[in-house]
Amino acid sequence: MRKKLKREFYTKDTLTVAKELLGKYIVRKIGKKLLEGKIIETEAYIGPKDKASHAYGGKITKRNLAEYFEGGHIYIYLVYGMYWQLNISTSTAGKPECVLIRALDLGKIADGPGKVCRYLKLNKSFYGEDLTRSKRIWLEDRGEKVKQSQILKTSRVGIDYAGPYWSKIKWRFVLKSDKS
DNA sequence: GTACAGATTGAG
DNA sequence: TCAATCTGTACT
Repeated sequence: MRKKLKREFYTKDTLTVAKELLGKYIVRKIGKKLLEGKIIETEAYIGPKDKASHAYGGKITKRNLAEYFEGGHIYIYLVYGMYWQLNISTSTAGKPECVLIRALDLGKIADGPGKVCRYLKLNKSFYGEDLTRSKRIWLEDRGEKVKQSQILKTSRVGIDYAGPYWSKIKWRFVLKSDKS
């Protein structure tokens, strides 16, 4: 079963989308090859009220503009001058909410947002890409069931500067392997 | 125009 | 523990 995720999937509440993205597959077409990876870790960022978000306070910059797009668009940006972060905008247009893809299972484990983009060969040319229409990258539901008990909620990473409240909040979702 | 810090990673 | 290296922001 392969179902391309539609607009309705992305326009829901950001925390809901972040959880539901776990276990879905991201498909990247490079030439004639398909790279496919299961999403195993996500993080939610809810713009105006999230101090850790680039859109905190409702500010708009060249870099974070895609965060304001309607759900289903790619928000990709460079951190530390070296690493790309793959985000998917959520909610409706004008709301700076997004989900950061932190880890994928591509056969190999891409256990960090920088690695995810390196494996998928993503760069700025994907900025603002529409995942519901693009022919080079999209998401699929393969009917894999994800139980609530497999979803691990933890605090987010790398944002200690946002202060004790925002760095402690459990907006990071990890898919546990189904061995258990 | 200049200075500085960041949603990270890999090497030492 | 720290450097790599680009972009936006807050200064001069």
